[in-house]
Amino acid sequence: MPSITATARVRQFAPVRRWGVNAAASRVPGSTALRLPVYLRVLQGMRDVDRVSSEELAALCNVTSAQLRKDLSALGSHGTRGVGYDVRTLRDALATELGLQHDWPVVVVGGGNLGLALANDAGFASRGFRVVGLVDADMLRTGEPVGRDLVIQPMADLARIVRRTRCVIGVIATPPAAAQQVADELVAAGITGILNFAPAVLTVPEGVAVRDVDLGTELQLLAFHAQQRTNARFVGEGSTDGGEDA
Amino acid sequence: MPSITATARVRQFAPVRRWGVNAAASRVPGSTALRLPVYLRVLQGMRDVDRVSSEELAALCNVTSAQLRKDLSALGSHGTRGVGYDVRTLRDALATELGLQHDWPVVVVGGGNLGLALANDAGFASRGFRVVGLVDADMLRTGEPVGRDLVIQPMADLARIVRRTRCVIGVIATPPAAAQQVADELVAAGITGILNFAPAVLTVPEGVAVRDVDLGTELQLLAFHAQQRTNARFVGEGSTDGGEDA
DNA sequence: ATATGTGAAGACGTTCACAGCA
DNA sequence: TGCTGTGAACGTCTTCACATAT
Repeated sequence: MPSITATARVRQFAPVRRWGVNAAASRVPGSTALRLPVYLRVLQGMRDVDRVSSEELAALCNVTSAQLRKDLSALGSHGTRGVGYDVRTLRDALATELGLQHDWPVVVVGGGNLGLALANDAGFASRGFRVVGLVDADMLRTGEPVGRDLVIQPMADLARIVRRTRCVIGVIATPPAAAQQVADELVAAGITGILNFAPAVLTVPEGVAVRDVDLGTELQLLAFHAQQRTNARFVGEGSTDGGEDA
Repeated sequence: MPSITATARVRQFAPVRRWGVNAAASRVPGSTALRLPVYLRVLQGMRDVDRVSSEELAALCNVTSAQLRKDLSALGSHGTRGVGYDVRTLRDALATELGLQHDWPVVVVGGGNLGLALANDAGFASRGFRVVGLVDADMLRTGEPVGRDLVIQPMADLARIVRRTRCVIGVIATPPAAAQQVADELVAAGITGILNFAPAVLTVPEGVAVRDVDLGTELQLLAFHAQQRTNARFVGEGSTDGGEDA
């Protein structure tokens, strides 16, 4: 049961599916797409192995082998019956499907703790994503150096940066109150995908993808689960033991 | 040599559903639970308003009114037909459902950039989550002060901290290689919910919830979307214009 | 009159089980 | 024989449309 999403404010666009990947021409179902990065990551971690069965790979990814096979078959037949999958071939196919042959420039909005952390160490540089700009609304911070070769730039430069670098992915790491306006500016500048760390519901035009990452939400979901679990202990039929059941 | 054999982390637990909320006694469907934090957040942001219709609230949350009503009805009848929902009542009902009447202690493992950022500013303190411990594997850092009233503690103290504070939620902010072992230790200590920032697939016993938050994954999904979008422009039937459609 | 709450229908996602290929 | 690839069965989630309550 994957995924989380959200958004809104008076809806001025049509039906709006948040992550209705299939907006146009993808043969890959949305739910499958959500798992591809995991498969790729696991495959990248496999060294000294050149073949894997769906059973083995599925175990490493915590999915069923049937699901893995169905997911992979959506990208074409990259396996060999009776044998399994060639690790390198599969890895390449996944990387291609995800569009990772080339690097993706990314622009970050918000120079707070999170924004800075992202622009520096995080998994950005690691996997083909390059931060090409870091902007902040606080004029006083313009010019402040960040990491190796970045400098905080004013919001006014946002559109210019996006256009010059042909960047299509933006990260919002601002306070929630500013998030919607930033999203609007990113979209206006040509961004088609937004990674939103602000705890706010964003409304964007059809065709723009938004991935929400909110700590508060995640913790609340865990709290919910913990509470359910506790309740279950006093409700469940036959309070046999403290075990987990299978 | 083929196959994974020796490498594989043979799964020792049963089927394992990643976020099978309904493990035991919840009347709330899993997909609904995922949206509750959003509803709550939006309601908390509503001031100077004491009534709201499903239509209005749904627009603010970017869901359909039908979905909102169905979701809310899973928690009982908190609305009034012909009128709408009382904001305060609904807010309280949601907070109760999510288990937010009381604070939740949280333990953080990993004192890197992310771990420190989390322990300090992030949305933790804000919404009823209190960091009661921050442990790190690097012994040299033991004792290092963090924020107001935290100090980095050694891994060996993890179980003690969890038990003393009756903490059931843990955060993993370690390098991926250490994640599984940390998860095992957390589970052994009594944790039932894990927020995992490490790009690794965790295997946990049935009944323990894991929420993965991985930057790389999110960016890859956005890249995938961007690529699909680009492809669509050259594939879509009748390349009429560059617009988004309604 | 108006907006909630909910069965029923439909869309979507997962699992099963086996046909097909190496 | 062994494992992939996939139609068909099954289950879950969403949407529809209206009965129901104020």
